Amino acid sequence: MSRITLDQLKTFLYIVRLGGVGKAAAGLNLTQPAVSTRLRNLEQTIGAPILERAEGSLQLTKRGELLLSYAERFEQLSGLLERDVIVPQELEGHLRLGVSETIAQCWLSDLITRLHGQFPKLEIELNVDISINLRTALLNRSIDLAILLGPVSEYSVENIDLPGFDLAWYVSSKADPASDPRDYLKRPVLTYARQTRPYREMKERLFELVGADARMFPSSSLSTCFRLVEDNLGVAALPRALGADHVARGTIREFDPGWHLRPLVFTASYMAEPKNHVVETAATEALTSALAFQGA
Amino acid sequence: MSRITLDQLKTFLYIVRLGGVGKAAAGLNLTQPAVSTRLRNLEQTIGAPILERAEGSLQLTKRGELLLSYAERFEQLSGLLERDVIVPQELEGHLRLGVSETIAQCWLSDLITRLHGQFPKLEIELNVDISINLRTALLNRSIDLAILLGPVSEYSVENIDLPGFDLAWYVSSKADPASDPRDYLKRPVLTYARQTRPYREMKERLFELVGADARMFPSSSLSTCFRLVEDNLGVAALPRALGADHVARGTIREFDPGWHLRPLVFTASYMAEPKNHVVETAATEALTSALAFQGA
DNA sequence: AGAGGTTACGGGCAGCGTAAGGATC
DNA sequence: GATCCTTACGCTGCCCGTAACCTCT
Repeated sequence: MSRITLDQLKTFLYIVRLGGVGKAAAGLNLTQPAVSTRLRNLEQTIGAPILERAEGSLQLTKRGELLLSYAERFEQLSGLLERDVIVPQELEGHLRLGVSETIAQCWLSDLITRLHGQFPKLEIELNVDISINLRTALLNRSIDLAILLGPVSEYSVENIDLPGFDLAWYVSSKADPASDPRDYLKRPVLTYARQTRPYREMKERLFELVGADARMFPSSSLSTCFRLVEDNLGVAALPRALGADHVARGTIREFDPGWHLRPLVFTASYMAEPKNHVVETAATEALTSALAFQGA
Repeated sequence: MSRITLDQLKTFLYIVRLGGVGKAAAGLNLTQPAVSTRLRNLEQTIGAPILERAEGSLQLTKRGELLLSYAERFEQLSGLLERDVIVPQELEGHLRLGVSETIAQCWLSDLITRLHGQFPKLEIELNVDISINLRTALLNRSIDLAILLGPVSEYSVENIDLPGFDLAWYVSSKADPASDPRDYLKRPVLTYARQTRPYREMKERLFELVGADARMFPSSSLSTCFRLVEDNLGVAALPRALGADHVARGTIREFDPGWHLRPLVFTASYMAEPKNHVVETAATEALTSALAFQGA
């Protein structure tokens, strides 16, 4: 019926790029039937099928290929229009943001404040998870921007390097002073969640140094880690940027067992295609926030 | 609210090009409030006014100028998409067609048949009127294509020349034979409606030849003219292409008073901007129909 | 007062989500 | 059977048209 809409073209692009109706639905924040309907309507106004429903791998018809090239030009034009003529204060939309917990604890609120200031009508959907899940979600296109232990080495992903976090060893102020700081490592080590890079690295080094006695308590919550250290349940290697506060309050203190984990290097990562001005802006704002946090 | 639509951009273009909300409404087959609403919504999603409501002459804001350039690119792209990827059998829309009565009598049905064959879902809105009104309607953009005594000499109008119609003099078969065919001209002359070129030309020549006695009965209906000639109410100079039938049936016959009106030269005329594939196609089909009619 | 434009409001319809029904491996 | 997609259906919300109002000449 009637006329082609930009929504239909965008949906078509998502279906082709993500390789399926369901995937497109996820990427568009819609249900599967909605996307299905949009596709059907588009084909109806075109007057011919644009993709062959070969299960497993959908294939564009000849006309579909033609439409694709047009849809891409429409998309590019729309992106430029959004960037150039819409005043940012009025720009509406969703930004699905995925962040590692370290970031969430450090400068996420600053980032969100900046973004909200720049795009007051933007709906920001927050997702705090471990990097490996964020990576999957990003490649699934179920989030738009991920701030994680990067980079995400896929040709389709754009990575912006953020300043790293030094990790320091902390022990409760209530702990008995040790003659050798290395002895602290025989106590339980609170650290990042399983399936994270710091966890794996910690595990390797710790077994190497301490042997089979090493005990690790992985936690998905950094603030919980600090809390447990304060309560003298064990020691932890955590971002100094976060520990500084607790140290200042006198609840924990730093110690030096002679080695450190590598600094945590985060990236702001997002899919290069489709180009999206808001996402790009958010990524650079993330860098700004990270630098500001580092400077403070 | 939400997102910019192609309809909004098209509406914006119409408002700018036609110089007003009401004019745009006419061009878009909408009511004034509908266009008003579209404009308001567009400005709302843009987040800033795009045109100054200076009474008499609306003026684009700076942002409006920017939007205009984008809207034009969108329009161009949409036109190409319609032309290249939509199968003609499914193309929907309106074509507001204005034709002179001569054409309506000769090959309009052929043209409409062709168009309907090529674009079965196209709604064709027919308007038979005299050329001067068609010209106004075309420039008003209340019709999309005019087939009239042309050309329309405006820089904004595209004219396609159609083969001309020879005019012949007819008199009823029932009329008394005249010694001199020129005597027939002293009888009432049935001819084209007032405000048409043939009427004016006829009037001038007739007064010149016959003097103040000349009586003219202008009629807006050519078939009525023929009918009246058949009934021997007067004589007429009418397209030979139309008269041939009546002559063949023996109801009227041709005569030669020694002079003829100039052939009627029609054009298929349409606004060059905005470029519209359907209108262009219809204009060239009009030429095809005209040539086919001439050949038959 | 009249032309051109904007609100106010009711109704129709497109398009979404939920839920159920294929198809294909 | 599991995954992926489509169909069926109720519903919300957008957008158009009618009508009244505004404003400037």
